[in-house]
Amino acid sequence: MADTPELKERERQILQAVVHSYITTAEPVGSRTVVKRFDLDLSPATVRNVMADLEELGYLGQLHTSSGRVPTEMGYRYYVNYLMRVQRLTVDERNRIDREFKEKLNDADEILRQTSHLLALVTHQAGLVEAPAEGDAAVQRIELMPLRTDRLAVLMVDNFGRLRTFTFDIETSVSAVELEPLNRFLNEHLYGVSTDNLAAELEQKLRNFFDEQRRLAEMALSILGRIPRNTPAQLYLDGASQLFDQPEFKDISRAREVLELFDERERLMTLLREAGAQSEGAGNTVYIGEEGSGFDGLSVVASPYEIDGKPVGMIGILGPRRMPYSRLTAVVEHTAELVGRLLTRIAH
Amino acid sequence: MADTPELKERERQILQAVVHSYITTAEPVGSRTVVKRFDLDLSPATVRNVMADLEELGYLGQLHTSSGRVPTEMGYRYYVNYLMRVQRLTVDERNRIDREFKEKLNDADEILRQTSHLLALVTHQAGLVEAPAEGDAAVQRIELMPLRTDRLAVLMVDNFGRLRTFTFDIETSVSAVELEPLNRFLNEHLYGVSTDNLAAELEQKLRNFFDEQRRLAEMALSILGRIPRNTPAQLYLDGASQLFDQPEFKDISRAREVLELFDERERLMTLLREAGAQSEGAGNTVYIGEEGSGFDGLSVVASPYEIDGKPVGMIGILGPRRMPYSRLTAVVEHTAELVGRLLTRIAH
DNA sequence: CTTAGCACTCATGTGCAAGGAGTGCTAACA
DNA sequence: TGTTAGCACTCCTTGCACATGAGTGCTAAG
Repeated sequence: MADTPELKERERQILQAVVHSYITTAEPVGSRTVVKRFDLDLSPATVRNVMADLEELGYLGQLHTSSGRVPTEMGYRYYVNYLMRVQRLTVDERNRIDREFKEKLNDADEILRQTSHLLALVTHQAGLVEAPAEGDAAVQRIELMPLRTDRLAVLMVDNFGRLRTFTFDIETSVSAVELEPLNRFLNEHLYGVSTDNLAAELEQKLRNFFDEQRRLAEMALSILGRIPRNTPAQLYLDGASQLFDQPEFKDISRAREVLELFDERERLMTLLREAGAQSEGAGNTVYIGEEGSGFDGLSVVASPYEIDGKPVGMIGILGPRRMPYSRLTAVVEHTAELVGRLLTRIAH
Repeated sequence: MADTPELKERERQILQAVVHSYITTAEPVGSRTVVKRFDLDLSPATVRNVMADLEELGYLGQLHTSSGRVPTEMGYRYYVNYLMRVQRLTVDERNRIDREFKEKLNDADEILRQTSHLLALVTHQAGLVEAPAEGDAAVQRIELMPLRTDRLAVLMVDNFGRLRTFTFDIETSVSAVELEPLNRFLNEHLYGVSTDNLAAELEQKLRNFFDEQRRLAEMALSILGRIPRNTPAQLYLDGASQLFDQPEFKDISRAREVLELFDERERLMTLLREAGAQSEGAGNTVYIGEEGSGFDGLSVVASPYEIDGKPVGMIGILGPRRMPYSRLTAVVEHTAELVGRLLTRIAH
């Protein structure tokens, strides 16, 4: 994080211009282009000198002598950290996003899925949404239910309004009537318990209360213990096809790399989290894939969203390093806020 | 379906050779190649004559004069209909597939998802699995459950072992105890009813029996009526990245087309069904995308799978027209059979 | 009917020259 | 001392000519 912002004003100006121009055109930018597009009151020659300095400092690079300059990874970093002015959302964008969230706000899972889709459409990048982690969820209602004589369903609702179901085979059959007192008990005692340590919590309580109903108690224990714990937090991903509009993916091999990355949910997860870690509470954050990290050439713009004032997950977008950060940060931030509000309302 | 198989034996032989060679190498195949690779007892010149005939008949084409021949859409059709010998599965393939299905056979949805993944891996094409349609499903158990005072969850289990949940807002609150008799009633009377006409069926029965519990009855009606009906049958899709190994997608624009197609579930659905329609009960079927249909250049190998002897959906793979049909039909067929057996077992 | 021979086509690759974008450097200028 | 104009230089790109090679179509002989 200790990029020194120690550039002279003019250097900053020109770095900004180069990054800006390259982001919009994807073409290496030359000295003439800079003075024309941003009508600076300088001559191309002067700009050239500055650009040479910036190159030596590591902020710019060129593909070959006598091609225009291109921002380096470090150049982008400087840009997003010190140069970029976060743009306002256009009315269009805001309307579009808000409208999309007006409908069916029943189901938390649905909202998250929808969000990733929306992000992809609006930003033309891939949309990423991390669902609240299991550890942050608390049981709000739990219910065992016989499906057939040898099978049982468990339905769990957490405080984010998410429904989850599991089925389990059982050895000895139980009837719905038999389960009634057990369900009553479970709901009385497990309300608000983190879904992570359901079984542990239950074990304690169950032992004391259910001496007389040993059989049911044992069953409940064994079943709740088998609920997949530490399930990796879910990740919603959408918009792969959007990415391939970008010229950086014109050769299929790059495209395939990314497509394969999309199949590795855990890696994407750590990527999102890494982005989050860089925020240091600053809300919005940009992660620029480091060389050799496997994410080289890719960037993530991410923002945490909060339920009841507590950050529970990240939402963001993923795309080529050359992306319009100043516009996208605004979009992501706004969306994160909206999603947070929506989920908070649902959770009550 | 009235491709006339009216080709002379030698023509059939050479068409087969060309298709075969092109499928494996993706290179236009010349007359010399044919005699060498399949050591025919003919001279290249003879082969050339036959190939010229086949071209005139529309089975072969060439990119330019003096390039080798390439099968046309019609050529592929003839091949799969009359020439192709369905290969046996290799032991490796069979083992791999069977092994994959040995584990966690709890959850019907999970099995289907897994299947699409497996198909993609084994065939190096995209895997497609159509879930049983709503209309074919019958309620096996249904349960209303209060989540909070103003919200209700509905859990439905169908005869394929699938769990589905919905949540609904309600105006006046109900307690779990209040719902007990209603649930009992529902389960008694809705067992085996098709999920499609749940509400209709219910309406009849409910009116007679529940005069005294009008309020509950009304609620049940309104809620079950709001369960999304005719939800488009679900489609599981996996392995997009596999496709892009194929040289036909070396230019990104083709790749993007397919990627966009993957976002349009309904179109894929109709594609799978179309493939199925061509089967005429023959089990396995190959659909070769017609020119101008939007599926030009793509092929589907599909097979219906059965639960309790009744076909309920299709599974298949999608890839470029140039694919090793003879091997893939075997894989798809075997997998379909396996999935059917698995789901049948679960549904009991 | 089959085959050998041969001229022909066309994609691919290579070398070469011209054009153009953009740089680096130097010298003049404010 | 910083800025600018001028100019030589680099290197990519494009176009063109040419050779190569795979593969064809056609004709005439077996």
